[in-house]
Amino acid sequence: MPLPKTEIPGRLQAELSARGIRMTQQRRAILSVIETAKKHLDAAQILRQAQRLNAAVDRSTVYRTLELLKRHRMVDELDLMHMDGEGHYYERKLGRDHIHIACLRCGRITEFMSELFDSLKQQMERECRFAIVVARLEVGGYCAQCADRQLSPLAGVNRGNLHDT
Amino acid sequence: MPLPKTEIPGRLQAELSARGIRMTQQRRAILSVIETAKKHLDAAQILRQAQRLNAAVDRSTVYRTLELLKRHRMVDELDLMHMDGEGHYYERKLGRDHIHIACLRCGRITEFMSELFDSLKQQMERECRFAIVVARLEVGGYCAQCADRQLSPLAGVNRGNLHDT
DNA sequence: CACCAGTTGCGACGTAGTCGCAACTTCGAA
DNA sequence: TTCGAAGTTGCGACTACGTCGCAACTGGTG
Repeated sequence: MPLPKTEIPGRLQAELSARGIRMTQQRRAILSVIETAKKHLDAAQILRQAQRLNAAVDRSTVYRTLELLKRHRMVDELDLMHMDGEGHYYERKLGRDHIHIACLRCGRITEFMSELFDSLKQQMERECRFAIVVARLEVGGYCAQCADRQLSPLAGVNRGNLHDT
Repeated sequence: MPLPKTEIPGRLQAELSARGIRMTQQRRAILSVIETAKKHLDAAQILRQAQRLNAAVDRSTVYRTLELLKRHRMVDELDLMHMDGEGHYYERKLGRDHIHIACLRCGRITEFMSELFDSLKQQMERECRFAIVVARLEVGGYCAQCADRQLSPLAGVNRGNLHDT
């Protein structure tokens, strides 16, 4: 559901090189992980997978590379409604922005694109005289399957809160 | 710019009581801070201000109370594009959802409401058969004043990154 | 093929948030 | 009005995520 679609392997590397950014063994490993990811990965997962390609990759290199990619708008940083801790997830930025819809019960992430979203961004640029660089729309709630089984909408936000009051 | 507008003091407390939730001195202090806030506050700021009302308030009580309010959908949790660290900001949830537009240069937050946003949410509910509980749209970019003075759009994302490559 | 700006690993650090537990408080019922 | 159970709190230790300074290393250009 998340990613590649129309991605050519090595594309990320090529884009960075084209911008005059030095390519290292470590970066190659990290970029390759991000490019071939089949789901949204957090920094720790990217680290672990990159180390399988190049054992020397360090935690701080992953964070520094993610910073670099964010600055160049080549990845988007997501929270996915903080369904699992406070960390961030990363995904290759390709073409049109999309919305992340997260089921608070089963954790499934659905990606959604909409003309309305594009129009809304245009409206903000126009009416607020604002130059949008990144727009992140995240939605939490219950998917069709989970909504049926849902007892009380108050239970289980962020998964697993039984006690209340 | 952010908050009160149509808020009656003590309303938050009344709403919690109405839901059968026990009211303590500490909670009263925290709720009062949130209700009367004139800007978006993070947990540390809420703690400091609440302690001025009741010195006994503890950090973990603030976090626990924020959890409670989130569960009951009485506050929204914001990231404000992580312009200043990784923490979260909180605001009283009132009526219609709004969008947070953050200038990456001057840090100003603008709140924006739009019919299109409402329609977009309806579209997601319909087309994805999804019951939306919370929707958070955050936008980063440059406000009119800052866009003029902007040298390179690459410089200064998250404020203050000079070195690149 | 040498040079040097840029990058890395390391380790120490900072900050946001969580948790278990014993003591305390709230509030409804008697 | 008092009592007691359920719920809440403070404390302190802890985890997770991310950052930073510095010395060593390396990519790619002249």
